[in-house]
Amino acid sequence: MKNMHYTRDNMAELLRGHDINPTHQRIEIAHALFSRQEHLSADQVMAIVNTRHSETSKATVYNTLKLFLEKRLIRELIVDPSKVFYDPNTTPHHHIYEIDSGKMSDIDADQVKITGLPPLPDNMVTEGIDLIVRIRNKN
Amino acid sequence: MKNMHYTRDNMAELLRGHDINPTHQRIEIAHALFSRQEHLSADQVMAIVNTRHSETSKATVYNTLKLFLEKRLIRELIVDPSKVFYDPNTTPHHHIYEIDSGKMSDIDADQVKITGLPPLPDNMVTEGIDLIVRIRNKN
DNA sequence: TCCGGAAGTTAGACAAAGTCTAGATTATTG
DNA sequence: CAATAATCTAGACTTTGTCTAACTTCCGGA
Repeated sequence: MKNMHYTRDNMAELLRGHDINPTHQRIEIAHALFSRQEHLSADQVMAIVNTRHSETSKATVYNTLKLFLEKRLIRELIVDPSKVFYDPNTTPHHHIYEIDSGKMSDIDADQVKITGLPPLPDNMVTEGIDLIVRIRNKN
Repeated sequence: MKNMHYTRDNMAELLRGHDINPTHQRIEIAHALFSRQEHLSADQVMAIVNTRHSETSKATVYNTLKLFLEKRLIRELIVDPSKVFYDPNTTPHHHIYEIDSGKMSDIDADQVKITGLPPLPDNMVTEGIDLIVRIRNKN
């Protein structure tokens, strides 16, 4: 997704590539997420999509985000107890979370090494590893 | 806290040691958490504490858990999007989360090494590092 | 002992995120 | 064009957590 122009057409292409039927609403939601490359909550996605005139309902925003998750188009960030954030960057990476401001930034997974994790039971697979560094201002 | 008998008296002692005035309700809540050494949600804490007869209100459960957090008696686990869990184990450790069942288990931080994390801005301090391994059943 | 304030607790109203339902729209296919 | 499947929608509902204002308990000093 580097150097990509986030046109609606390209969004449709992206959706098709993930087995998602590119409807108007889905294209708008994908566009909101990918053109910003930021971590957005469902609320924020909805606000962005509906800025000019109402384009999608709350139910559709939630349904669509869930669909994108299943199809591995985006990633879910469970970091703030009050709401989930969605991350259009699905490459392996970790997060720094500023507790006070809520600001989040990425750490490329390449530079980070995690060793010594215990082996999993045979019938289990790793769905993902979330590493979150919580930081705050010195007093 | 190894080999400790989780009597109410010992709970009171523990609370005093963390600058917390040991009231009846606080002792009961601490007892619920520490005698089990499990990750409990606010809901679960309340259910446990009020099994026999009503002992504490919802407001007190939430107030008390927040107080325990501030005084670093327990730790907050943000793992499930729908609710926060509280962990009586404050020694450095990480978590394995079974997505389907919600079951959580600990990984001692001693055996795990994390290297290559970027340096923080000068005015910032690390509040904590959360490492969560999300696993699920093979199909 | 009595008074008064501080600390703690409470019921219940409230807020916000997210889910669900049942009907309306749109697209697709024979 | 009709039938069917897929998608979208408003709004009711659920759940977790917060807030408020009143009530209780505790404690130190006169």
